[in-house]
Parts: sequence; C-alpha cells; structure tokens
Amino acid sequence: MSLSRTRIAPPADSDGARQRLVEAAAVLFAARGYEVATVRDIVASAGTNLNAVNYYFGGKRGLYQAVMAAEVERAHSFTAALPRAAAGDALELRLEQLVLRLLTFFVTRHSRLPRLAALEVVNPSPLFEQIAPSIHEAESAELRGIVAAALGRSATAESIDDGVRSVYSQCVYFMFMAESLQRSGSPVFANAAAVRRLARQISVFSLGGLQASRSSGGAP
Amino acid sequence: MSLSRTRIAPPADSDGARQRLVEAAAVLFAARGYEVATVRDIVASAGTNLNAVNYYFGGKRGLYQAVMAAEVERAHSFTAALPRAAAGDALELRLEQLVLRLLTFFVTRHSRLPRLAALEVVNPSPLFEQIAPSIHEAESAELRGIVAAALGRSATAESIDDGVRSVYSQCVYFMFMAESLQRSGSPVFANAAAVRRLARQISVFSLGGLQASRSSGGAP
DNA sequence: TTGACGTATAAACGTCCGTTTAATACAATT
DNA sequence: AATTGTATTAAACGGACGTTTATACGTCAA
Repeated sequence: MSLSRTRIAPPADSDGARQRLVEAAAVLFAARGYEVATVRDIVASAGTNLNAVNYYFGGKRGLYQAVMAAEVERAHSFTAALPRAAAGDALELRLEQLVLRLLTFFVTRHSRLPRLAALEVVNPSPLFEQIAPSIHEAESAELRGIVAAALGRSATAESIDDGVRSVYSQCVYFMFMAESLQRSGSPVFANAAAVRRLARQISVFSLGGLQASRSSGGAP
Repeated sequence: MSLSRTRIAPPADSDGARQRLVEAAAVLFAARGYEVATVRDIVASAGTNLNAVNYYFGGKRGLYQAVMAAEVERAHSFTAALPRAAAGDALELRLEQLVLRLLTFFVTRHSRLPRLAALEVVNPSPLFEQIAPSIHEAESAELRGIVAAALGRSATAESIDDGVRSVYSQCVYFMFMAESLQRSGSPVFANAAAVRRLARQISVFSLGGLQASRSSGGAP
C-alpha cells in the first residue's frame, strides 16, 4: 500500500500557530509585563518555533500589538453582553447598573485587558495613545450623561469632569489594585454578590456626592 | 600639632559614592521600572564603577531595597511637615485637610515614592509586603476616624471600610494616573491652586457620599 | 518534473545583562 | 618600612535576550 503517497499532507498547524501565539503572549504579557516576558517563553508556551514571532508579527512589538488588538476586541464583545438599564429608568438605577458594569469589567477574567491596561497606564508604551481611547468610549460617555443629570441645571463642564472622575476613580481603583487585592484575598474577584454589593455602595455614595457637589460647586 | 595624627581620615568620596548610587538608582528605577533600569546606566549616572553596586549593596536587589528605604524615609519627613487640622475642628475641614495632604503626597515631587509605589502595587515585587504598610499608616488611621465620625452611630466595620475606600480611591487615582495625566498636560501636577481646588471638590463629594451612605447602608 | 512559494525548524549572531574575579591605589597600623 | 584593610578601577565571565540567517518540508502552478 502506497501509504506514504496517498496520505494527504497534514495541514500541520496552519493558522493555529498564529492564534496560539497571540493567546500565549497575552497570558505572559499580562503576567509579567512586556519587558520581562520573553519571546522564548512565549513560543514555548504556544508550542511553536522561536522564529514564529518574527515570521508572523515582524518582532516582539508586533506581537504585542496583535495581542492588544485581540484583547480589546474580546473585551468589547464581553462588555456588550452585560445588562444595561434603559435611558428612561431612574437615575439611581442607571448609575448603579453602569457602576456594576464598570466593576464587572475591571474585576472579572473575561480577557487580559484590565491587567494589560493597568500596566500600560502606569507605564505607557508607544502604543498607549492608540489603545487608551478604545477601552471606554461608550461607558465614559454614558457616565458623563448620568453625572450631568445628577448635577442638574447648575452643572458646568468642570463640575461634570470632577463628578465623572470621582465616580470613575472608585471603579478603576480595582483595576490598579487587582494584583495587590488578590494577594490579600479580597472577595471581590471571585464573588459576584460582593461585586453587586460594591456597585450599590459606590453608586449610593456617588449619588450623594453629586448632590452635595450641586449645592456647593454651582454657586460661587 | 600632630596634624597627621589627629587628622581624621578624609572621607574622600567615601560614602559619597554610596549616596550618589542610591540617588541615581531612585531616579532610574522610578523612570523605567526595576527590570528595565540597568546597573550600567545607574553607575554611569552616579559616576561610579560598575562593581560599586555589588560592593556596597550586594547586588541590584540590595540597591533597590536601599532606594526604597531611603525614599520611604524622605517621604515621611515630607508628609510630617504638611499642615494638618486639629482634632477638634469641624469634620468638613478635617476631611478637606486630609484629602489635601494625600493629594499633595501623590502629586508633588518630594520623592520618588509615589511613582515607585505605583509600580509596586500594580506589579508587586518580593519587597511589596514589607513596603506596603509603611506608606500610609498615619493617614489611613486618620481617614478611618473621620469616616467613622461622618457615618455616625450606625457605622459598621464594613461600612467604614467602604467609606474609607471610596474616599481614598479618589486620591490614589492620581498616583496611578500620574504618568498618563502628565502626558495629557493635566494642571494638577504643577499647580498648587489646582490641587487645593481638587481637594475641596473631593472632600465635598465624599462628605455628601458618606451622609448618603449613612441613611442607606445602616438600616437593612 | 520542475521551479517557486509559503511555512516550519534549527542553528547561529551580536548585544546586553548582572555578577565575579583580578588588579590597583592609598591610608592606617605594626 | 612592611603590612593590613578598605575603596576604586578594570576586565572578563556566563548566560539570556531579540533577531537573523540558513535549511528542510509540502503544496501548487507551469
């Protein structure tokens, strides 16, 4: 039997290699940071050859760029599936739902983006300007609308910026602190109920803060 | 006079080299992070020989440890000199002064500690557990007292923790975002008046948030 | 069948890293 | 004057890094 002849050429890994590289690189970039993660470790984890990174991505930076693009897309499809309040709902509910969505984004392991973003924000790479705006477009606009509504007629551009930052900083805190909080065993990263409770606390706190800001900041 | 006898050994560079190493290393560790900052760049900046790091500190990690210790001490003496409200002052004033102190700590260039701490928190090193508590002992205790007072009789340990975190996260936000905010030209890092205004906004917002939490969280 | 092309593997290259070892200068001690 | 101990300099080591070059394999068109 001419087995050696008729045997169809195994498609080898084909495009599997490229995808496994992106996946393995995402894990290692997130775990150790761009500089410390080595190409050799990445290809070993992906089961490919050392040259594959240069062949497919032109180099380590190109692979990082591909990882970021893939993780941004993955995070977007995750965020899109989260529940959201209707525009006509009460302000309190809309804020709580938005905060819950932000917290869920920062705290769950849907993608490596929160971790990669924390590293980028604290230590921006040349890609930072390109990545930064694509993380939160929708959420920040929605938050801005809610804050403006809570501040009422006396809202100024500056007071809205202040309010957005005060609310947002309470959420993004968990992105930056993720590594430290998990070390100390914070329940937020494994317990969905804890996240919901946290969202309620932050939204109640923030709504009270915005109302206090209205009476204070508006009239000089 | 037996000058040659009584003359105390000229310290020559003596400890100068050691101190210059710590200073140069602090700058480079803060600018590039521990892994990326190289011993060769540090000794070049300090004007010493390559071997000096191992001679004085036993290695790169030892130098990093010395840098951290020096920066923690420097930051402490800076914080100690900041004005603080008296215990009998109004809650609003005490909170605003504390927030201003925290913001000033995070935003001004008294030492490299805020930057080094941001890197450590996002990417903890083996030294993290040793460094973390020594940054804020006093301030966090004071904040806890203020939050407890603002929450009043219905305060629980959990609601106090929540309030402390909500206030603190608005301040530490500037530590994490320092690099990014400075890139986008935020005035907070060069303008003392902007910091004072910010402290007022955060304290007003937070006091309102705490009052709202009091009526909400206390009675289940 | 042959040549070309896209892919995968292997080996080597040049560089930079932290660290080590050896050699030197100099003041204090014996 | 010889020696000891400390500080400084110089040179080299072994290894890891990202990247490049060379080579083999399999498919497809001519």
